[in-house]
Amino acid sequence: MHQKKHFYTLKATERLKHRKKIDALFTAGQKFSLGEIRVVYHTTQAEEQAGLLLGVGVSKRYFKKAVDRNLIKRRLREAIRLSKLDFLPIVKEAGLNLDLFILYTSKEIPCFDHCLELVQAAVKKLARKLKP
RNA sequence: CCUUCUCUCCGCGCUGCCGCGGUACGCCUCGGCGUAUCGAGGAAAGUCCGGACAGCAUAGGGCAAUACACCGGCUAACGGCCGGGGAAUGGGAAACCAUUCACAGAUAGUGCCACAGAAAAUAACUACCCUCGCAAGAGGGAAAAGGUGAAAAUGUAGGGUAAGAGCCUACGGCAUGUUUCAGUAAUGGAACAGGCGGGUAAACCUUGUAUGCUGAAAUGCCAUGUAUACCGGUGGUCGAGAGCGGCCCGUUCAAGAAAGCAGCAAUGCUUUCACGCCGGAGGGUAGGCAGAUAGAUCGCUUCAGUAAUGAUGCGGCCAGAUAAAUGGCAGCGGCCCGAAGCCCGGGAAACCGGCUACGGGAACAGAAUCCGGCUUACAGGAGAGAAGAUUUU
RNA sequence: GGUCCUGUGGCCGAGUGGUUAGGCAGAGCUCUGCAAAAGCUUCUACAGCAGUUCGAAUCUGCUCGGGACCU
Repeated sequence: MHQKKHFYTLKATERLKHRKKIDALFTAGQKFSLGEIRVVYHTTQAEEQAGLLLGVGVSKRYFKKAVDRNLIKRRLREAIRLSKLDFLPIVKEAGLNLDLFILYTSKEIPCFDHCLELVQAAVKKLARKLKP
């Protein structure tokens, strides 16, 4: 296998895309709120290789314009990309498949630093919960 | 030089690190890596119109529904654009100029026109005139006068008459018709004729024209998956067709006539026949490929045309995502606003202009099948044109 | 992505071109020893901008807001 040069990636295959999986995540998943974001996650035992599927969302109720929604989703994805390595090893150690969805639930557009803080705090909390 | 308006164009740039989507090539452990290259807009928006494309429907006619409406042209098409005509408004002494216009029909019919007013559409309350009557008043004539109102029955003058009236005449006004001239036409000029009984059609309507319905979540293929399922009345088989349905599986229905012709009715046509039937409630999949990105394409040249636009030639390839890519951080520069400084220029001065440390700001907004328009939003900048004001010469 | 409906005081709501009803709520007054109830008075409105019309909440166009449906 060729050695990966970079680990801070977030490709299309790492994103949560399937309607059924998303429905399952929202019906069966656990959730907690932290500041302006709400985290929904669901773990299953990995069969072949442990992995991670991610999704972000912003409600049309809070931001009417598509430009604002796109901006917030991009900032959240960027924050997840930069803090992914903090908890990916934990997931792999536990041998779990983790589906994760992050929703933004405020009416103000956050700056990037604030997004990073929120996501890192959420990741720490999530790591604590996953560690038995 | 300043202000305002109109039109056209642009709507931050560069560098570094990390990251995302498509395509091409290479590598291998076959789903990843590497390299190269491309990667939001003038409105991508609103979804207000028109098409392309796709599926279904399609015997003809009538009614209904919706939209449009001066003329000519452009266009794939349009409710769009261009040119012309007419009207209104504003400026002006006028010539004329600018802006706007949903700009067919009100003698085809119906409705409505509050309040005020005699009366709001075949108008008689007062005043006027005639007749009858002692009088009060009654009958008739007559739209010339009457404080209203958004709107009052074609204006002025004369004749005429009992009093009056387009009742008649002259000069006007308004629309209509005929002829003629100019123009492709709308229309405009002139002459003649007969007329003049308000407004409202973004009230119903009439006339003319156009429109089959549904929309890429359309549609085709592949994969996955379930049910040859269940309940009540009474049991089995076949069953064209129809209904349910996004699709599939399936399920339901029908007899002496039934069904269809997808807004409605009639005529007509088509299909089916073999005997007995009615109702209820459901299951699965929702993933991939195509559609789908080379086109009514873009840039430039030349030609035709007043123009919209069209044609010829040369060159180019310019997003294709799908819980939805084009981002994050940092630095430098440019732009705009404010400005200490008193540095520079002009000036007698007031002051004006320039420069700079520093501080602040950078709009509206994100493709979702694709095009042509319309409408709306938009910090700032550039160019062209028009109007106005001030100063200097 | 597409289709449709709707907007009248603080709230609910009537109003088919001619002075924007009514109820609840608020304020004041009367009544009462004080309150409640009742009565009277009052305040606050046609989402915005244009057009048609003598006149627009109503008709037409555009914009803004709210909601529903197809999936």
